[in-house]
Amino acid sequence: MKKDRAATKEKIYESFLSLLEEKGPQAVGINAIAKKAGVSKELIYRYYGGLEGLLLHLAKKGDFFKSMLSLQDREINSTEDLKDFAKAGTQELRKNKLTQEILRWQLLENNEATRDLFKYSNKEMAKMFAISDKDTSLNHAFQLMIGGYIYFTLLSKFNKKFITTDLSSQESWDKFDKAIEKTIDLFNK
Amino acid sequence: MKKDRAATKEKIYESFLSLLEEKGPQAVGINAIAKKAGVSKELIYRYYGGLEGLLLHLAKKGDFFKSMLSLQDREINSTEDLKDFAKAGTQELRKNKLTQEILRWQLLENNEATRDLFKYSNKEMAKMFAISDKDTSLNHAFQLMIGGYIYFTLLSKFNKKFITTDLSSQESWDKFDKAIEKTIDLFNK
DNA sequence: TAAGTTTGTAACCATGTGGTCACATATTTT
DNA sequence: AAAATATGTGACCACATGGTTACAAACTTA
Repeated sequence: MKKDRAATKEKIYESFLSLLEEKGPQAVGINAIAKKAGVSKELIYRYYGGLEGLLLHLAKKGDFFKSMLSLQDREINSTEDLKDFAKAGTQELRKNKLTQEILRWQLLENNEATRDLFKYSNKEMAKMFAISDKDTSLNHAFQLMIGGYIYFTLLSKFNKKFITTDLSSQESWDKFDKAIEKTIDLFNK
Repeated sequence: MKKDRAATKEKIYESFLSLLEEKGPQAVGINAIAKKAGVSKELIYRYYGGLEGLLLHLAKKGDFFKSMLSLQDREINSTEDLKDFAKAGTQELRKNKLTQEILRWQLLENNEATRDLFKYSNKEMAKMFAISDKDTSLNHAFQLMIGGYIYFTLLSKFNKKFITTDLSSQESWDKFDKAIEKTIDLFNK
């Protein structure tokens, strides 16, 4: 049998990530990760210090936001910039399943183990929002709509519809985007 | 020992409700309910047909929306009416922990057992939204903001803040309400 | 080659889960 | 009063959970 610590350590981490991404926070457990990685769970404790350490590792690497980091570089000078920024953000969120599951996780618990992960996650979110976070009257309306976008995105995993809105059709998401755009315009007139 | 089927049946249901309300969907299990009710779990199967039947019972009774039903009677003729309706709805949501936990549940799973409960829940939500669901340009913006309100409400259970917004202060929620009002106004000008 | 260390496994533990069972004790019916 | 039925209990089952332990196999050092 071949032995390669670095490789198995990585294998564990990857299994953890894909498990979270595919099946959500509830499915993430020591046994499940070990099984998926095809490895003894003892190694998870030895190499990461259990699930807690695994979460910490994720927090520090912060993979889940890497695709969103590009948005931070933007300069927001006009309402058009803000609209573009919002649109890019919502699109990115809809693509990034890992981010979605971490956001979902924040709705479920907040304990010793998850605290650092969420702290980091929130810090990244704050960086992004800093761009639009002038204390204008638009501020809270904007936050509400982004929150709504997050909500509907998470909801769409298990629900096809919200009221009359079909969450599985691209058209609906386009309408949401347009609604945000229009609201930004109205507030800036 | 005294025996009273109706009473113990009720005791089971109440334990189930308070458990859901206090500790959320994850804490709701046969063992936990039986323990809280101080009764053998066998009776849960015998009287309700297990957790599934218990959920069905909740769906049919629909207690969780009873406090919101009053909102349905309103007539929405002016933008002022719509604003009042929105405000009443958000306030009601923030008070009603049971509704919150059912909405949280919808973000976690959707299976054989929960399907009926969610179906009913959505029907009730739809009734309420029917009032404001003219297909105006405001429609999606309004949905987004209500969605955001739900999101922040659920988030506030475990998180004190979203970005810079303090979810534990009444002031923040007032600002959210004002943002909704203002958006309605802007769309109707 | 021999000894020591690292990497890995499988068995085990205590606990918790949903679910079923045989049985005991009330309460009704005959 | 006796028999039948309804109500309730605790033990039990198979399985899954997180966590630990003892040991084997590979690799490193001496």
